[in-house]
Amino acid sequence: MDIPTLCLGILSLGDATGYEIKKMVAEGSFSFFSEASFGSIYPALTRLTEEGLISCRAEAQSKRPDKKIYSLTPAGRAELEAALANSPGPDRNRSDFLAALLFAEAVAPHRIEDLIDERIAHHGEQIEALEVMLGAEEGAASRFVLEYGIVMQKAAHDFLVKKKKGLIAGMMAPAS
Amino acid sequence: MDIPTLCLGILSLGDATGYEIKKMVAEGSFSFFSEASFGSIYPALTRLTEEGLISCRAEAQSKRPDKKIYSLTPAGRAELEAALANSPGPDRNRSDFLAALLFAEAVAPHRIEDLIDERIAHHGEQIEALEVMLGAEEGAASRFVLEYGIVMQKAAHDFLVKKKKGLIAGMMAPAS
DNA sequence: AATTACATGTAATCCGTTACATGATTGA
DNA sequence: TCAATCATGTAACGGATTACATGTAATT
Repeated sequence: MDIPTLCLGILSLGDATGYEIKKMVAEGSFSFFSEASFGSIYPALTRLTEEGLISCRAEAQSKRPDKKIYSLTPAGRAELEAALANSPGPDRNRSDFLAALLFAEAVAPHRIEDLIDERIAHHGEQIEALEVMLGAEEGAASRFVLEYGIVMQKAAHDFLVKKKKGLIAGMMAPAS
Repeated sequence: MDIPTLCLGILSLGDATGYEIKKMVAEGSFSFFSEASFGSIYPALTRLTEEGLISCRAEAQSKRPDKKIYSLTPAGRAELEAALANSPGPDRNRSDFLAALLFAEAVAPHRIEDLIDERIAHHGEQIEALEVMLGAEEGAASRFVLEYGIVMQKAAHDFLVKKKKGLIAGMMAPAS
């Protein structure tokens, strides 16, 4: 999903400014399956407005740039609908952690325990953060996505806790 | 993790050609946490050779380009070790499926059931493929990574199976 | 005193994919 | 006969990040 479509989708859930969209993808529940920076969001919003897929009303603010609040237009809604008619591509997961784990076996086996411990702690934090978000979320699909995230984080967390010792032992006795 | 480092890591597990590295990241157990195309792998290998981090021996073949088999040098091993000393960044998950689910609520709720059914089938296929790979894999870390993948795919699969009806019902009665 | 949050936008740059170029062999 | 596998490599292109540019206000 490209960034213009992502913006359309976010705006289908409610009006927002570019700044708010950035916050959603960087920190909100969107952050678990998408990314985007100002450098891609603002130009996308400008282009989408030119194309009539979204509309923009400016709200004056003293001593700050005007807030530009974007809304999905009927044309934009139709465009989003068309995009959703296609089956989504497969998930793309980049995990430096998994790569590091795999490569550490040959090159730095002493790192493995730390790598896993760090990751376990990380999943713990993520789970907490997601649970806080879930408490504040009301939409059925939004809650579903958040619950999905929690389940996945917990699965990873529990797997690492359960298998850590086995992995370390397995590497000490490599040719067993 | 950038592509040069990824190549270094793969070569730490054994010598390989550029073609083989591509196959590993596109189809092998690496495909679940990384991606790379010929257009990025071959130039990386060339550069790494110039820098002395890997070495290359050519194997002549009749009627085909020479096979260039790359090996990690001690300098390359040191470089990889240095890279692994840094904590890996967080996983980056791009999921058009989750995005589509979220956006479909507002714009195409009738699509949701299909979206989920497709995804359930997809996870089933992935689980089978991973289990086949696991049967052929012997390294402790490689098996660990594969098992991790299976656990995650199963978690997603089971979550979707269990929650599908609830989501659809929840959207029919939105303001409950 | 310094950093973060708010608020928008542009330009340079990087990284990587897609497509192109070449060509034999094997299996469906 | 057509597609896929094997095998390497380059160039054009696209998409997105990073850094830059500007400035206030609140928090630490």
